[in-house]
Amino acid sequence: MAFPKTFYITTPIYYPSDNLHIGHAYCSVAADTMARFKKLTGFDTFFLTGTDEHGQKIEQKAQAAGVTPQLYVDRIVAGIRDLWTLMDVEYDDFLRTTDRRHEAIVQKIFKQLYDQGDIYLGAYEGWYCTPCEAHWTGTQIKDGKCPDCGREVHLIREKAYFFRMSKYQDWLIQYIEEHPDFIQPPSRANEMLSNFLRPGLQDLCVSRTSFKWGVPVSFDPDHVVYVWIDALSNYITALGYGSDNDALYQKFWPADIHLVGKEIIRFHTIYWPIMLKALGLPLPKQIFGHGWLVFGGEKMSKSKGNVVDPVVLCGRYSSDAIRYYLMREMPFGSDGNFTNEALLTRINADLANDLGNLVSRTVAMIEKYFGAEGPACGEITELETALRETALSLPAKVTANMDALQFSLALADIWKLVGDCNRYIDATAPWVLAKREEDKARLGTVLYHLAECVRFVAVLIGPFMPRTPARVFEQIGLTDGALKTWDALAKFGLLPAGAKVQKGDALFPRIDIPKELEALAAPVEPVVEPPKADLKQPEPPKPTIAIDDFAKVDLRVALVTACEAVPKSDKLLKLTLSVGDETRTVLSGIAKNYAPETLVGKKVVLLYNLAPRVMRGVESQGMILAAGDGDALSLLTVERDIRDGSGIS
RNA sequence: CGCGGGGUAGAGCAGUCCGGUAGCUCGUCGGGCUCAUAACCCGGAGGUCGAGGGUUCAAAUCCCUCCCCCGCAACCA
Repeated sequence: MAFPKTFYITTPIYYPSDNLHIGHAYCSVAADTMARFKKLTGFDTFFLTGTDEHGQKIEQKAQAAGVTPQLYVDRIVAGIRDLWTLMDVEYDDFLRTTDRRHEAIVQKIFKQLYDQGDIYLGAYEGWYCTPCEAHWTGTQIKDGKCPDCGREVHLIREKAYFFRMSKYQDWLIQYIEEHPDFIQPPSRANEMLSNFLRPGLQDLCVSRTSFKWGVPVSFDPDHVVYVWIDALSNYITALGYGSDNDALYQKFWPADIHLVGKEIIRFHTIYWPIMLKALGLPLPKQIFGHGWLVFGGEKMSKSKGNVVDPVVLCGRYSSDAIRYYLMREMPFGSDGNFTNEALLTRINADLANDLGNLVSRTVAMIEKYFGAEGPACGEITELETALRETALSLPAKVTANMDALQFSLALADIWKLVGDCNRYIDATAPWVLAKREEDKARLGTVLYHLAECVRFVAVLIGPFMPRTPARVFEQIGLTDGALKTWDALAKFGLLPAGAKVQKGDALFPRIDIPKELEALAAPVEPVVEPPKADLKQPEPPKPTIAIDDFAKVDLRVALVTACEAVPKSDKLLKLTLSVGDETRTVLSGIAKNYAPETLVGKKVVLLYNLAPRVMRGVESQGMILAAGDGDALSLLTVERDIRDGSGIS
């Protein structure tokens, strides 16, 4: 038995600052289709996706939403996972950069690169627009003004760690030139070479001190690891690289394909290979930069209000139909135009009219002429020979196009058979054969060929449209699982006679396009996403108490003078509080919601006369108050500057 | 001259590397068929291939110039 062939494919890890749009779905559907195809054709496959959750933008978004960054991303990520479920994106692992398994290895990698001298401490200089809270480079600013808002920018300077990119640039240029398949499509390789590599690489800033929401640099806690090392390394941390169990890494690395959008191809074809080289690891076999879905010729963006929500589309039509459109409409690699009209036209023309109707008429005729019992195949003519040749040639053609990531052409190949079947019906005119008893055998042969071709098509479209094959098999009465496999496409005529066919619902009902266009154009009521915690029952009321009962409670204002995480606890923070003349140590289960250093200087509400309690070996002398909504927590503070130690009533 | 992609029938695209009757899908017009989801099949109309110049027997394709659109332009996922 040969060692099974492996295949490892990844999507980018998406940035959960907002819900995803159809462009993200495009990339994930492509990766999923590829993974399914490889599984179908006998590969031991691993498909990784995930989310890149750190960074200033999320920190700010969370703050604006009044929640912790973790809670903020938790909500978005839950939505992303739901989307993938909805669209049948079946990943083998979903990595979040906030996963402990990831953060630990990122710190290790960063340290190693520092220890071996690839990373050094330097200073970052750049322009900053305070109102926009945006960083700009010298070439980006216009006449000393912010290119976004036109207001003044000012120069900022902060310490930062840098990666010595330049050291590896000649090596990388040579590598890219000697491995023409490494960057696909080839135009992207040219772009990287002539735009960035040949002019000379600048060292890359790999840490930040201006925000806290990131993986701390283990040996310099003022810094967090900036996006590059944090995000890119996900492709190996997910496999357990550097951990106690790196079996998956051993099995699947190097990746076969990193599928990425063209906007991040530079990171994947320059920074990532150099990081790997510095770590002494093999490079991925291929980085494929796909194009963008533009909406009516314009880049999709929130500000333009032209973002297409895949959830809405999947709700109105089937996810299989959306997947088909995404993979069929544009050549993979270049930009493609997304329009509602094109989507609906595709669904009607290709899915309803060509494929759906082919299955429908085939099954209907078998029901009508053979009492729903699949006929046997008799003598064949050149018509059947041609049809068989087309069908049998498909697996190789589809494989070739899939290996080149030409999803659109692969589907075009399959639809050639669908079209041939429809023409075959016209040429053989089964309804005429049905009129004469002596043509019954011929009629059977024709219908047999149609059913068998439908079997081929159903198997072939599986990676693209995971839900449709089962519905087709049911209609043509195919129950033998062995005939639903890729290997079963090596021979024509495996479909047994006597199968019980059964006409079901239309596979893809025709759409009333003008009506649907109107519905899709209607302004979608912004769905206010109810925070998950709101779904919980409100706190039940407690029994009424007298004022005397409340008087027993001694609440005081306390100033946080120091704060640190409690070792071996993922929830507890140890706070040092100043309460008037007194200093107290209090533990609080807020570590998931607050970073320790952000609390120093805050005035909080302390339950002063609570009996002390030892937790994790530390005595907690009181309790600080926080409002809680599910996982969301907010510390209570005092609105004005009141001296610490003051009483609260 | 910063880099890259693009400008081909009403719409969306292929063809351009390796010059040789301009192709596909949708739409449109006409015909056929009636098994089928008013679906299927056949045929027609519709293009000075962004503009100009050059090379060639021959240019959408090679060379030069220009115009227009889009993306990127390094620490921005």
